[in-house]
Amino acid sequence: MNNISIYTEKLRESSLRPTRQRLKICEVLFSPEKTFHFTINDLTKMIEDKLSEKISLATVYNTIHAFKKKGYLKEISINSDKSYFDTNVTEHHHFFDEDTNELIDCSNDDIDSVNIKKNITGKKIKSVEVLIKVASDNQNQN
Amino acid sequence: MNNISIYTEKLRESSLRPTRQRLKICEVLFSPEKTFHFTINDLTKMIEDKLSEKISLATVYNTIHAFKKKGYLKEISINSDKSYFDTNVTEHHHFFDEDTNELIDCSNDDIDSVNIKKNITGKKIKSVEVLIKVASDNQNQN
DNA sequence: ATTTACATTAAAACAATTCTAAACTGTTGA
DNA sequence: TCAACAGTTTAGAATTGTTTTAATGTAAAT
Repeated sequence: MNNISIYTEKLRESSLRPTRQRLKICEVLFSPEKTFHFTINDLTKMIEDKLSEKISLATVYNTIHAFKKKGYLKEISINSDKSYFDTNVTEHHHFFDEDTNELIDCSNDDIDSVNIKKNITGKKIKSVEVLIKVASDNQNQN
Repeated sequence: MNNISIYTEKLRESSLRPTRQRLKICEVLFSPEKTFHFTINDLTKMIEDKLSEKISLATVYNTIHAFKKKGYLKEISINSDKSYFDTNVTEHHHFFDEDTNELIDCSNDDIDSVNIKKNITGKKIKSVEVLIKVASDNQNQN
């Protein structure tokens, strides 16, 4: 796994110093072949479990926010007690499984593109997100 | 304003006792001509300011959750530190103004209905929400 | 009236996130 | 190479939104 130089470069380009912690986070987030969804808690566990390296929560929060601002990550709009992030930064939508609290990518084949005919005066559209909440049939919705 | 009997009935039908507090909440939520969006904090302030009546936060939370479960209110999916509710329970979508943290209804004329072609096996679609985030042009998105 | 089940309340607990202040570490440039 | 600076990490405290708790209060049924 010698993506380290790539991550170092990536960080430098965004005027973020390539610290040990940030490189670890990059490794966990960006070396998997498939993109994935995570919470801050998930990510912290991944780092501490897989890489047996303790990392401060504050560092994870800081770094994730920096990455989000740089466009390396997207935050998904779900109202939940916690924030969900996505390493897939391309335009796409989501299913949210209320039984398991799991996010599932909605491929572009699964949904027609959303056509918005009007806009708010003086404002620019920053993002359009479709969230399809699903649950097993016998579940009470709310 | 004699909707009180209507609210009493509405509450009884949902096997919620028509208490003084719940009637106050109904008045604030359901007597305005136009539907609106609010947070728990907003609502508590509205009750305490407009009706000069102190109410426990826990009661507001309990009641709002009961109303949501009964379908008198909808919760809007935004990832924000707090929860947003809507007294408009019909199917519709939203703009979210990132400058002001304000929710704005998106009328059905403003957006084509979303067509979902696939579903998750064994799951039922509970809701489909489109959230269009907007901000003033010179704003940095995130 | 009395009982009972449901409601309200203030305060404590809780969970996610942000802040703080001190210690640490890349980077720059003498 | 090393000193110095600015940026970074850290543990813990603080903050914020929400839920729980346990005591007290109240509507409705007996």
